[in-house]
Amino acid sequence: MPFQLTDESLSFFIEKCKRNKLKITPQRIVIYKELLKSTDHPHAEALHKRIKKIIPGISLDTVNRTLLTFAKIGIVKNVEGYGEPRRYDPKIEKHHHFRCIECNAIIDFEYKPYDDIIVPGDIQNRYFILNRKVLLEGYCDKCGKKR
Amino acid sequence: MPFQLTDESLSFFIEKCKRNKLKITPQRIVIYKELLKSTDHPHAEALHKRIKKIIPGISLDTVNRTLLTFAKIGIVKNVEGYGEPRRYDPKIEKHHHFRCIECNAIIDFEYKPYDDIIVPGDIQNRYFILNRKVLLEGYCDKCGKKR
DNA sequence: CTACTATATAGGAGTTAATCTTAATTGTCA
DNA sequence: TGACAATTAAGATTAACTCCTATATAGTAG
Ligand SMILES: [Mn+2]
Ligand SMILES: [Mn+2]
Ligand SMILES: [Zn+2]
Ligand SMILES: [Zn+2]
Repeated sequence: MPFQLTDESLSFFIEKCKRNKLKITPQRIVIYKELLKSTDHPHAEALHKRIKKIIPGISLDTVNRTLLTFAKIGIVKNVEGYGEPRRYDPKIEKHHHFRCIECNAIIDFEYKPYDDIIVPGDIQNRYFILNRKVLLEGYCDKCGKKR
Repeated sequence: MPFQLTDESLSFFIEKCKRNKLKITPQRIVIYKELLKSTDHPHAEALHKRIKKIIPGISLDTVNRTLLTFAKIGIVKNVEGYGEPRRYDPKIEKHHHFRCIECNAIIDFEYKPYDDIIVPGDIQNRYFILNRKVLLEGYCDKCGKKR
């Protein structure tokens, strides 16, 4: 079946935009709809390519700007990964990270129970798992105080 | 106390380089030493700045290339984060990701036990935790088959 | 110790994805 | 229906990495 933006998703979108005083533009609607039907966690350029089939003249800048806006009001999320600038770690023993969402500090911690955290059966069966990492996010002590 | 590269770390480094047929150059030694004493998970440019105080003429390219090499032979690690290109997720409900280290595919899964995973006490006390994510990494079904 | 060769380096050009700038356009609301 | 603030397109700029190539050097064989 072809994808269909449900009334609920659309009204959720409009609701959220209004609450944040964002104008409902055709560009925003199409960007939201297009991301909503993506299951591959695309980046802006990939999405831009798809969206140009619907609004040929849309600019890459608009897609980038709009996705940032959407993330800010919480209707889309950023995905953790290994993009640039790449950050390096000299600590090769098993450990985990806390990351401050304000200053982007990444702080090591060790916690044995995380190291061999149980993997759901269906994931275990379909994929070949090499690493298990827990990523905790929030405010570091410095940034937490300032608020 | 000032940082001191222990004999063990140095012989570990030399051992690993030799096993991988990498020449022991002054640049490589200094890059390794400098990353080893960093606890902030630096990116290449930051490290380059620090290293220029020791080898003023060293090029950024060498730092980048060398860090990649080190990661390949497993003496340093890449850190997960939110660098560019940023990837977006329309799914805002709590969920977790499997990531293929070969093709970089990111695949959703839901697993309740991960959602409220217990946070170590000292982390809980020092930082204000907002999110807890589990990141599983390995080979996806496609890339696993090819090997 | 010296010479040889494959590997590594410096420096600059090229690339990618994002961000900024500016002028034109368009939702929203009075 | 207008006025105006918000949004957009297009192109310039930037940040960080990657490629290119001539030069330098670590490892090693003699
Ligand atoms: Mn670490
Ligand atoms: Mn997801
Ligand atoms: Zn912080
Ligand atoms: Zn894969």
